[in-house]
Amino acid sequence: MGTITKALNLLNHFCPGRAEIGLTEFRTLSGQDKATVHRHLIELAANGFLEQNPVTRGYRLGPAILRLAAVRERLFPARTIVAPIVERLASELGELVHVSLREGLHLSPLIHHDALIHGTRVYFDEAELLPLHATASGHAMLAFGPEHLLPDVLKDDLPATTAHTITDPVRLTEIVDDVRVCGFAFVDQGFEADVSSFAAPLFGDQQEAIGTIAVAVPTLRMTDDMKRRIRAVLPGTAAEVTDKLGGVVPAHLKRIWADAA
Amino acid sequence: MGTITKALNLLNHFCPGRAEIGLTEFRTLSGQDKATVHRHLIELAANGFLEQNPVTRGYRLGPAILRLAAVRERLFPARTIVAPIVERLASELGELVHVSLREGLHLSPLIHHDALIHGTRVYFDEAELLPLHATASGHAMLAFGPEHLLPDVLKDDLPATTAHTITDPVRLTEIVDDVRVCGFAFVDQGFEADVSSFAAPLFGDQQEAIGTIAVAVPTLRMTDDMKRRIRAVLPGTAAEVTDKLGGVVPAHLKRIWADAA
DNA sequence: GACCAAAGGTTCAAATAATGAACCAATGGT
DNA sequence: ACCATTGGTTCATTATTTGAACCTTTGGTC
Repeated sequence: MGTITKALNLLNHFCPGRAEIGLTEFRTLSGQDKATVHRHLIELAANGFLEQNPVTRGYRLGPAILRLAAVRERLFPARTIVAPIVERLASELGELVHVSLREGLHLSPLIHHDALIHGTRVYFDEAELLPLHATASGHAMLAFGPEHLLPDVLKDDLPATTAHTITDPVRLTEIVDDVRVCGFAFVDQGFEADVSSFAAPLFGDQQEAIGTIAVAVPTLRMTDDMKRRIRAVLPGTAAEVTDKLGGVVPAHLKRIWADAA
Repeated sequence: MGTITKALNLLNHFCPGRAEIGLTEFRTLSGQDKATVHRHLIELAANGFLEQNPVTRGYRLGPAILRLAAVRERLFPARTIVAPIVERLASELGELVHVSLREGLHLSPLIHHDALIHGTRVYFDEAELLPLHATASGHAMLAFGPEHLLPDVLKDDLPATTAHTITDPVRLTEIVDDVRVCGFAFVDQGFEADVSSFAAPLFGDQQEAIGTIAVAVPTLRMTDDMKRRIRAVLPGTAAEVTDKLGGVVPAHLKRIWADAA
């Protein structure tokens, strides 16, 4: 692992509930030597990716990240483009909808929206990377993304986050094959207990999935009727998002989606 | 310069009009060896900070940046908090208002808003780092920020971006001293031609400025009346933003601002 | 207020990872 | 078919990163 990766990984330890991280905590979280961590922190801070709280001496995510995010959004306004579609689908279904983009062997949340009409809600954290093997989005990504993804994911053991998580390589391969045929993915409590999800792939200009759109529903509310409603609208919405992002849905998948409708 | 800094600096070459950068262009922009740049690009891409367009082979800013920005905004919702205040001031004055945070020896735009009621507008680019010596925001930062800032800025030659840019170290020191007395900074066409600005400091919990709020006006519209109007509201707004960010305005500056009103 | 523990931070020889000149491959224009 | 340009790779050399040990500061306790 290169120096750059080690340093950038430090940034991934922030999450809600861990807003500020000290040197010692970073050491335990990253498993690296204190001196190494310290120099990396200093260098990240010098570049504005972190900032140090002078009182607690803890480190926080810095302003450079916001600036770069603004640049990216300006150059490639994915969030802005996708937001209204996600909101529309969320209110149409009354459930949580999220769009994620692939980031290596994970999915990185781009945006999410919850209709907030129910008392129980799916907790969704835009800070958290989604694993490919445990989520509906991940299965959709594996099915329609670059070919090397599935073998890469299977290189390591698949960690289980619930009792339902798929951890068997053979089973995962079967499921992914199935997703290729169906044109969408369904996962029941694979990542979080009591949450079931549907997901469909989003494409770039290369006919390879670059991300996914998903609906996450508390398992209790995932009735047959709800499943039907989601299946009826998800492919069309995925195609719409792909189109708005300047991508192209592969012809064979277009056919699958049309046949299902 | 460490490896991390070299790699992160690659990200700073993106700007409106340069959405995608190829290997060779990166090499010329950064002045580093092609092999070095290439490995850095690969590693940044592996971490989601860049993504490669498979058609053009060019690199774009990646999704990890958006995710981290969402995390930061959630942990420390500066943008969200500041946005309504900036919008209010912008519409009140009918001119462009921006808030920036310090990022090393520069200021990093956090948010800006333009009332858009005039035909001529100040161009403001949230992608661009603002120099401390040439902008009103920078002068406010130098005056009320950490003590080491001014000497650090004066270590290198001060580049001029307009004919009005302050490049003389002695003159800059005088101006900064002056800003300390006034409680705000005024710069006429120091960074961009035909733009004049007022700026006031924003404070963290350590009585040291962490950023600035500024009003940028086309020089033609910067009449005495406009100056009076800005001076009348800027300190109060700066105090409000500081307060909302959980900071404290130093007592002596509070007095200066009160006396001016 | 003296003591202690824990966290932050620094040093320097040893080791590892970064470097860059040269080379290869692919693309596109003439 | 040729050449020019860009993207990408190799491998010996070099310089940067590394980490055990050490120092400093902070905060709590008796």
